[in-house]
Amino acid sequence: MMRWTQTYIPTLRQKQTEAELISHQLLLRGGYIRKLASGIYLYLPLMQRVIEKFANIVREEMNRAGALEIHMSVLCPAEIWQATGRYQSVGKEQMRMKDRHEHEFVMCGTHEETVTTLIKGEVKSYRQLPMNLYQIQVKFRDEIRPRFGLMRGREFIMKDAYTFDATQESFDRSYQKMVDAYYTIFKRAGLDTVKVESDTGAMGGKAAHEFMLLVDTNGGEETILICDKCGYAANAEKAAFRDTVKIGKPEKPKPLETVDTPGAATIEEVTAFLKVKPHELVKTLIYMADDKPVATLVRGDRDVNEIKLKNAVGAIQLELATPGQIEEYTGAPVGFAGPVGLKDVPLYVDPLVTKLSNFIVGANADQKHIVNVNLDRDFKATKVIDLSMARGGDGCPMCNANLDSKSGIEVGNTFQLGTKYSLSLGAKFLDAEGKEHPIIMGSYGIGITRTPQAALEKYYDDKGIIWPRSIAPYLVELIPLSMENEGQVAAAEKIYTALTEAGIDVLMDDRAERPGVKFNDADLIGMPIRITIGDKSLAKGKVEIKARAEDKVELVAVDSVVGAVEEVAQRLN
RNA sequence: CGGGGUGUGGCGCAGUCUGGCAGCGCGCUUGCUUUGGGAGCAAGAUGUCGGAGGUUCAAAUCCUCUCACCCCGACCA
Repeated sequence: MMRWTQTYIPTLRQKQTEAELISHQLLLRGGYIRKLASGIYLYLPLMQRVIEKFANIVREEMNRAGALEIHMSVLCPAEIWQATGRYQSVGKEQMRMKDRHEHEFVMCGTHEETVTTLIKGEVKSYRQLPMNLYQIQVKFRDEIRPRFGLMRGREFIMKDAYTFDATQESFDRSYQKMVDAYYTIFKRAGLDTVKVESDTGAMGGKAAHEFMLLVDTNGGEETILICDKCGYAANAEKAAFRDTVKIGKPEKPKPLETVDTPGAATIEEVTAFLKVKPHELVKTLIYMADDKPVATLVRGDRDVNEIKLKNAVGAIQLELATPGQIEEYTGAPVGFAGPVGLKDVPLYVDPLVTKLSNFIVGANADQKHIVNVNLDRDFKATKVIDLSMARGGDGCPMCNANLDSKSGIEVGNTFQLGTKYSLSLGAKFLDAEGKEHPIIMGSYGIGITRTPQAALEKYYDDKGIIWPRSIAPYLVELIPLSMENEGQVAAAEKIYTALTEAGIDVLMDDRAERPGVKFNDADLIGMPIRITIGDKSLAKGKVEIKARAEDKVELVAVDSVVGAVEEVAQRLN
């Protein structure tokens, strides 16, 4: 199928300093990828095969689910993105350029605008629905900070599918079909995934899910919260929770008192100084939401969930205020902000704060806090809304068990878009009564280049990669130990031909290298099955077969290698 | 964008503080030996020291500007 000397597998012996993640390191060292620029990678022959294998699994399952493969341009006229408002909301992640006629285009990071434009005006009747269109294509997002190799590149390949339905019931079926297909796809790729609830982000729409690969390495880019008992699972940024912290019974409001807290700005310092628990304090953080200040109040032991806040204030850009801005709005340095007497800044209050009485806040004055503060008496909330980040150990919102915190990599997502795009771009259909409605849409992504790398965060050892067999570049690596030994070469050629004729992907290491080099490279690049041809066993008419994931070496007759490979493959992931 | 760091042969690095022949390991080429877990010996090739400007008899080294890349944060459809 392929000989090492005829292909290009530039393995590296030394660790590459640019790679932090084990998976990224392995792809570089194994000769799978090379970097062209920050966040832009070139796929070498082995990577190209991995991508093809995974893409084909995706393609087969999408087709099986009734989706139709199409291909859309990477470019899109800017005015279409202006029509949906995302030209504004997506911001700098979007690469923009002008053609020679000064007509502005965007480089698509996703294709809702394009696909909706495609079907609008052409899909006019409920009889043409439902429909599901997908493509496997390059995307470009000018990430603020590309990192982790293919995991957060600027250019990447994605499978994106879009569903179009006439009714909510029909949409629910279409959505479920995609969810089912996703489980099948990842399972076929050897990956166990968990479906979690997620925020819809700049996609907009009603609800969204992410498919996460759970990992133990530092490659986990997302924190997810899972309830073992009822199965509730959500991205931390989305997760609801039941607060289980014991707080005191409501007390009668006591008189306000300003106290000196020299040198105590952080929650830790203030609690130590005043000898109180973090949950008796209220933390006031000032954010800038599209250049306007907002104050958030959460209980001292909780962190602000910025996604929830962003959604609550409806901001496009949200960031913590700078020390200078904090001083401008509160009159005090960082660490002493509080709601009492804070002027011209809206106060977003977490519901957990409303259960507290006689709590402690910053005094908007240097080195001072106020005690015995009470909501409504001492300040009014602009809005009471959940702003707390859920964390491991919190109560499950659906049952009486507790949530577990895990680290995961997002490999797929599904969005219930509703009519956001069909309304703004005018994609409508006529129902049986001749009435006009906007099409109900969904959008579904799978990271084609990211998923294989994510898999490597799980499938490796100290020697290198251990591919799941369905996405390995080759199933078998065939190693004649010496290319100068005629017997070995003849046996290798015979086996090579037999495997190829049996339709098994095989890579033969025909380099004039020493055995140690071949073994080490084989372990590094990670083909699931290794066949070694050496004098010791060949004298008995046998060769060695070994799974990359196992230690055990079996001897098989040269003539029965095909059967043996199939047998070993059966039991591999 | 803010903070930190790195740019020296294909890869990994030393040299920079204190200016004075541009080095080491791996890889590469050739030859001989070796051949079941990254071989040995010998001979070789490979550098605008990221770029521009400046100081100096002399700059990888000092100064100014600039570019790229990496890490932390913001971001992540």
